[in-house]
Amino acid sequence: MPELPEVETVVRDLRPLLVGRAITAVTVGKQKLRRPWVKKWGGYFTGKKVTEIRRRGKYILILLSGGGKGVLGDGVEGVLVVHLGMTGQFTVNAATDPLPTHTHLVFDLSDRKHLRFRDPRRFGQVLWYPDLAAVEVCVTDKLGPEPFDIPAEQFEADVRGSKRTLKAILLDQSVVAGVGNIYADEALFRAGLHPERRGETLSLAECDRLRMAIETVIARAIAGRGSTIRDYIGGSGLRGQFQNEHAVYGRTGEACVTCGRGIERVVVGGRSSHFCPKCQPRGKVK
DNA sequence: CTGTAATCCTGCGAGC
DNA sequence: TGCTCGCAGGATTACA
Repeated sequence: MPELPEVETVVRDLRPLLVGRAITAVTVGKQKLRRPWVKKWGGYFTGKKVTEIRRRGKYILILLSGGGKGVLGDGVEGVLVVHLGMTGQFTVNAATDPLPTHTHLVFDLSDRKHLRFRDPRRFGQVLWYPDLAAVEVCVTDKLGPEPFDIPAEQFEADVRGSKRTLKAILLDQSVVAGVGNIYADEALFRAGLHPERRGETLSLAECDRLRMAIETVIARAIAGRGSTIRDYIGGSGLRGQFQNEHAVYGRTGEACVTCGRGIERVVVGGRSSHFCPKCQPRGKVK
């Protein structure tokens, strides 16, 4: 569910609710998530204060300092890394709010509120690293640039040097970090490119158009607080709004906003892809 | 290198 | 009403 705009919205929501607060207790559910995580984790968190919250691609980084045990030195003394998978929700709630099913983690905060991680499908991840260097090596170094500052030359090399479909390239987190199924389709529509075009067939102009389309679509989606198809909510529990502005995603059979033709759906790389057959021709136009 | 399919899960809407 | 089927914002792995 959550792609970059949704994750960014969660981060912006959580920032004022978490920074400066300490974690006073951690409750771990019984069901397994995607990584081995142990009950004694609680010992790493308790007493630590949230100093900063960052986003990189689809990952949320919560920087902690002080307290706890087993970690020495100043500055960052622990980083909680969260990936929301398909159905993850990361919210701050009043302690008295009813606990929904599939809530796997509850962090008690020093202001008596609760930070909760809920994830029905359990594709999400909650990871713990001792410092930022470890996060870089294990997580963020594997990611490509953020959509807002994609180096044009690097993008051209990645796209035009590949025989893969554009859809597969856009979903590759090492090419651009944070793009998922919705925004890949929306960016391809905006750039007027068919999802099954091969990267190597793009002209420089088309490649540039695609790079700018990604940036624009992601920026607008953030402004709309992301897209709620089913499960997604922000860090304060609000739904997204950008689903109302989708040009192609989830609009199979409906009229193209530009030309009126019916939006089609095809499976590319195992993921459903939505496109306008007229605005996104299969081959080169010029 | 490519693509495809399966895998990890739960839940919901469509269709019968 | 109740059932099965297909599908879902992700990512990784095995295999052809």
